[in-house]
Amino acid sequence: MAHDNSSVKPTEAELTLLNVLWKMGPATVRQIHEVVSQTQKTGYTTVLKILQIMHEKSLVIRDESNRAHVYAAANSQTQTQSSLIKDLISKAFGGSTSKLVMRALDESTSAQEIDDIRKLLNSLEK
Amino acid sequence: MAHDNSSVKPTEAELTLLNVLWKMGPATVRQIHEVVSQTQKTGYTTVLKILQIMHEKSLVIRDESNRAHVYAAANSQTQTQSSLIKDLISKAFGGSTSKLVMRALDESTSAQEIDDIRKLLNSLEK
DNA sequence: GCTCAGTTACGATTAAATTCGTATCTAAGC
DNA sequence: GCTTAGATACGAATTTAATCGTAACTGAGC
Repeated sequence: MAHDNSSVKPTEAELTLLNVLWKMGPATVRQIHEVVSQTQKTGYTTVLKILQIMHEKSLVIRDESNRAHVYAAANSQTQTQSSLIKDLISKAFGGSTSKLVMRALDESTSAQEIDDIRKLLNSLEK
Repeated sequence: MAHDNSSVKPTEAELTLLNVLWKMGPATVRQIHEVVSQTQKTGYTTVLKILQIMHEKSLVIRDESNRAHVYAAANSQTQTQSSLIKDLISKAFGGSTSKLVMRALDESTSAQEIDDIRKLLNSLEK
């Protein structure tokens, strides 16, 4: 239970790379770096190193059969998002999901978003 | 704008102390430590040091007129919660509030919570 | 005024996150 | 088989967070 990777919270830099992997699917360091470097000035070996650390933590899996290793997220985006939310709820909202939800929603929420959430609430009730 | 304390994100240990301050109101190091030590084995000077750092960061204000300084949260719990949520939304949900909300809500959400959220949605629409 | 219990201040240590330079390795093409 | 472009591995430096021991200070009570 304590050794399950799903309990490991990715750091900020790690989450950046995971976002790329969830969007692109399995990718090499070079591919990941190309995407990341469009918005950040991060060196190639920095991306490599972070991926290696993530591999040690089992946040990613990798295929070493080719010279350029192919990395993939070990957990789904949905799982990770849920885990991050749970963490925030416990640390900043006294464990109350509805408090977080109500704090998240504000006057800038669009009519479309409100509608989507209503539908979800309806489906949860059944 | 960049020097505004509202943009400073409290660390985990700092958030723990802020939670105490929001609950108790202004308090001395000793009072804060007494509460914290009930659930954690944290030393007195550790709490003191963190509060001093938070003061430097303007996360707390303090009244030094008595020998035992009295600390208080610089920002409201609501402001801080909103800021933490915004941060998570931008880093893990592609900026979409509704994606976060929909991920937060699940089958464990109680009927009461669902009802509360519905009421909030209604009030937002007006 | 002295003492000392209770403070704050300071500095050192440890651990984790982030960064990246350099060394080493490897396989594809000649 | 040699070369070399391009890849991984390694290790060091920097920064931040967290922890706490010890020094220094202070004011209340004698």
